[in-house]
Amino acid sequence: MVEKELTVKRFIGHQIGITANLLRTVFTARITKYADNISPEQFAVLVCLRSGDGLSQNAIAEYVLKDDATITRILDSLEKKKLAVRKKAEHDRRSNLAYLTPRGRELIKTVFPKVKHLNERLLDGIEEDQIQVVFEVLAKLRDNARKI
Amino acid sequence: MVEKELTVKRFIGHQIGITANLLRTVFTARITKYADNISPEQFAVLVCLRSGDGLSQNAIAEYVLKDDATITRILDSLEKKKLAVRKKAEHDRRSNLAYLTPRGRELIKTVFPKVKHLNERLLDGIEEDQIQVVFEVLAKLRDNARKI
DNA sequence: TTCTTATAATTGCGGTATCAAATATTTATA
DNA sequence: TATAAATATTTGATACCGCAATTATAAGAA
Repeated sequence: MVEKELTVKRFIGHQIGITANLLRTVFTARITKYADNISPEQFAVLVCLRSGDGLSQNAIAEYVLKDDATITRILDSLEKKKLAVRKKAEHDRRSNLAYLTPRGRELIKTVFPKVKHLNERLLDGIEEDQIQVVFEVLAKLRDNARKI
Repeated sequence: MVEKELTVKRFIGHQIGITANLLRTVFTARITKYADNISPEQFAVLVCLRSGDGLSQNAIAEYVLKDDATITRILDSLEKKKLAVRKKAEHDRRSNLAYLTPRGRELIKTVFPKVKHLNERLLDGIEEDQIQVVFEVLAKLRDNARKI
């Protein structure tokens, strides 16, 4: 009898990591090229600016669960593409508030449905309750990770 | 009644991406510092070299589901740390075969149990059948992604 | 056997990730 | 008020990602 070997493939972190890379690649292939070269991360930031009220960078970071430094660089890219702008906050001059430009708002409007559609195709053939389990487990994993 | 807004948080790619980042960070905090600074990716490559027979770089790439170029660089790091070596294959001089060094084998022996333990702690409080669902859904997502 | 095509690995490019250190500005304390 | 501690952002370091183009070698076709 062959004993089931314990390989790296049985580690949850590895499985999630390679899946994340692949999904990022698909986004690039299907969305990026047709939308000002925006990455999924840039897209996520644009989406959370939609409310239009101006978000500080650390608010964005908290929302998309990324490092402040990462947001700095993503916002650099978005400003270079004229999709978003930073304005110094009057009440606290340490802080920047970020806004969509009209161009950014326009881009979101056309790209969002495509991303939604891509998301649906990725979930094709997966039951709704399975997806629910995945979302719960991912949240629990992050929870555990933060406690370790 | 407040309509449920469709935000980036409802996209599976985003959820998986941020979880992957966080798990990578935990690995770094708990393993990397005590093990020659190996990243989870470097660890994965070391593990797949354990059989000892010598694997070509594209075989490694296929196994860990990463780009050939990525394997080149990971192997560069591992060689620099003297954890693995490349030897030109005699039967095909385009190809390199990679092997663990004794140092690499030793490191795997001490680190593997720690990674296993970390994995178990991450899965704490998650039911076995839920984990099963996650593994299946991740595989299905990759499958869908490759078809899109 | 020469020419062409395929394959294995590498390198450059642009992007993302975190951490740690530096800068600027606020807020709290002595 | 002067000093100290906290906060927001930036920058540098280092690592990872995939794609596309390049180099070296091998295999197949004419």
